[in-house]
Amino acid sequence: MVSDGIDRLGFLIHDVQRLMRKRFEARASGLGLSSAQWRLMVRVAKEEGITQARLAELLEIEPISVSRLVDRMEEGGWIERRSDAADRRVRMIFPTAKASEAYAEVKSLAGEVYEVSLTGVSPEDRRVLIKALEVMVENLTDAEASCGKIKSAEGAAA
Amino acid sequence: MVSDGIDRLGFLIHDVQRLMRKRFEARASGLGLSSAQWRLMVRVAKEEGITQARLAELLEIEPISVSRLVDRMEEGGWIERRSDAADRRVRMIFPTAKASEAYAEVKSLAGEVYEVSLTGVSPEDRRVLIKALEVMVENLTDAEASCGKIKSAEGAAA
DNA sequence: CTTGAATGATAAGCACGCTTATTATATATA
DNA sequence: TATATATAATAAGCGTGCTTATCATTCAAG
Repeated sequence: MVSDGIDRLGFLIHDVQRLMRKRFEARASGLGLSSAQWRLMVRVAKEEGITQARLAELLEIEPISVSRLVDRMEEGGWIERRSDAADRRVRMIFPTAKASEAYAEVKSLAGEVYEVSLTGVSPEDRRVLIKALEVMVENLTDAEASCGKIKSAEGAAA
Repeated sequence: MVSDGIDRLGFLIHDVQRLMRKRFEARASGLGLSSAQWRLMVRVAKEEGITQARLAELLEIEPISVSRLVDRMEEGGWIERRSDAADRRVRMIFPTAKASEAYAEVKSLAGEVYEVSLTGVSPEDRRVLIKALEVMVENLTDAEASCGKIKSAEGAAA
C-alpha cells in the first residue's frame, strides 16, 4: 500500500508536469512563448478562424482565461483577432505569419522535451504510459461529468 | 511518429494533472484546502517545525511562494509560525490541531482520486506508470541541473 | 415586434506559481 | 572589531488558471 507508489501518484504527476513545463519554457523563452500559449497555438493552427468560445471548450479552460491568454498572444504578435461579420459577438482567431513560421520549430522543441523526459523508458513501457494517461483522462473526465456540471461531453477529440 | 501518441505526452500530462487537481479540490473544498496547501501540509506533518526555506527546497518552489502559501494556510488555521530562538531569521512551521485531525481524512480523499483515475488500469500497468513517472522526474531534474543552475541536487527524497 | 433566455467576450478580484529586489540576521574574513 | 557575504523571509509585480458578474448580441417565444 505504501510501497507500490500509488499514494504518490498525484505528487509524481504534479512534478512531471511542472518540470516538463519548466523545461519547455526555458527552451521557448527565446521565442517568448509560454506552454499555455503553445497549447492554444496548436489549436489555432489546426483550425484557423476558430472562436474563443470553441478554444475554451477544446482547451478545457474558462472563456475568460482564453480571453486574457489571447490578449497576451495578440500583444506578442502570435495571433490576430478578427470580427465575424455574421455574428458580431464573435472574435475569430488567426495565426500570424510569425506563428506559422515558428510552428514547426516549437513543435520539434516540444518533441525534444518528450525525448529527454522518456530517456531510458522502453518503447513498450512508453505505450503503457501513454495508454494509462489516456485512460486517466477519460476516468477523470467521466468522474467530473457524473458529479455535477455535465458539460458538452465532446470536445475531447485532441 | 504521430500514431504512437508520444507527441501528445505533454498535453496528456497537463490534462491529467489538471483533472486530478480539480477533482481533489472539488472534494476538499469543504475543508478549504487546496492541493498546493495539501502538498505543504504533508511535509509539515512529516517534520514539525520545518523551516520555510526547507519547505521551498522539498516542494521545489521558490521561498516567496512558500511565504505566501504559508500566509494563507495560517489564515486558514492549518499551520502556525513560530520563531526560532536560536536563529531569529527563521520561522518554524507547525501543524495546528485542525490540521492533525484532518490529515487522515484528506489523505484518504487523495487516495480516492487516485483510485478513480486508475480505474481499468491493471496492477502491472500501474507499476509501469509509476516507474515511468519516476524516471521522468529524474530525467527532467538532471536535465535542469545540467543546463544552468546546479541546485543542491538532493532534497528529492519524497 | 418585444420580451426573455442563451451565447460570446470581457471585467474584477483571488490562488499559486514566477523573477527581481529588499530587510534582517548570521557567519566568515580582513 | 569591522566589513563582506550568505541566508531566511518578505515585498512588488506579472502569468495563467479560477469564480462570479456584466455587457452586447443573437435567437426563441409570445
